[in-house]
Amino acid sequence: MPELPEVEVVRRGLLPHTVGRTITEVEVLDPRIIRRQVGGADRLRGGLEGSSLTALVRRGKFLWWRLADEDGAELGEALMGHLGMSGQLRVRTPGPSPEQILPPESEGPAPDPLRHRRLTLHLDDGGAIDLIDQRLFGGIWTSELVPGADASLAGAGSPDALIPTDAAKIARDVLDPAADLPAIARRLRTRRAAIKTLLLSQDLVSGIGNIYADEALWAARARFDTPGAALSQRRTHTILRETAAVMERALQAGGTSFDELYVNVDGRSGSNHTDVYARHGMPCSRCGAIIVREKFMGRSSHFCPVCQRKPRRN
DNA sequence: CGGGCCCTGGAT
DNA sequence: ATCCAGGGCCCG
Repeated sequence: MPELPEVEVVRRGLLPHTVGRTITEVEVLDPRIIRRQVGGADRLRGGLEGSSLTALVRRGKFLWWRLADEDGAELGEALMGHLGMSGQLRVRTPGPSPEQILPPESEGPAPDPLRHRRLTLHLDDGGAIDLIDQRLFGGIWTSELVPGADASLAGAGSPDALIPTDAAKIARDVLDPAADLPAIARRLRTRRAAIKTLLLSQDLVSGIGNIYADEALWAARARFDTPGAALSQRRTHTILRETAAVMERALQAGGTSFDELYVNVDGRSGSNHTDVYARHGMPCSRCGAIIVREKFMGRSSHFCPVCQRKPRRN
């Protein structure tokens, strides 16, 4: 499940293959992947074919390409993408079409890496970007650029503060140099909801999903169900700093993958190290107690019942 | 602010 | 046949 580090790995992988290129054709194999597009697939195609990609930006788990027309003039909208939980953006270098690169019928059911291809951006160098998404929680669409809430860069890789409307309500993420972690901590502490719910709220702090929320809370020795308002400023700040540290480590390792659903633009997967996520029944690497999995808000939470405790009153 | 929904395929 | 995985949006 791609969260911030995985999306950043994808952004960095995509960068040299897309920025500076022009879209020659948008091939739509399954229109359901075109999510919030005004005007649907036709509008998406019309707006993109002939446009060039000038930058690739990420905020939280959202990615967007900045666009320019044939004359190099900046367009007023960006091409947005979100990987959902099973989305992949794969680079296809110039060469044979996907049908041709499939292995010849040998024995065994060779898994088709392009089986869930939903949309392809064909580029002027003969290469292409495939959007593959088994569960269709991801999407791609264009979104109007508007001024950001402040003058800082809109996200990683952004040339300026302009941000697509569909990302405008997404908070800065913990790896964003312009994110004010103490200020975010103060905001979290005004809320009575559980700290895990708050970490997953993309309008408070972005980029965190179920895996890194559990990992960060373990690193900070905090229980997922502790109300934000019950945490001290120091403790809340620590949770955010640990979130950043966990994500930074994952980024260095090339992202975290538990199955074949997350892969880099090359189709390679990252590491699969976690301290608590999906480790229920196994010993805590810090204190040896058995990791527990509990249903929380319709999702599973993994934690150490011994070294992650509710804080005493602040 | 919590629950339901979208969606598919692998596990049970 | 049913359950489970879950990001983000919409609803009450």
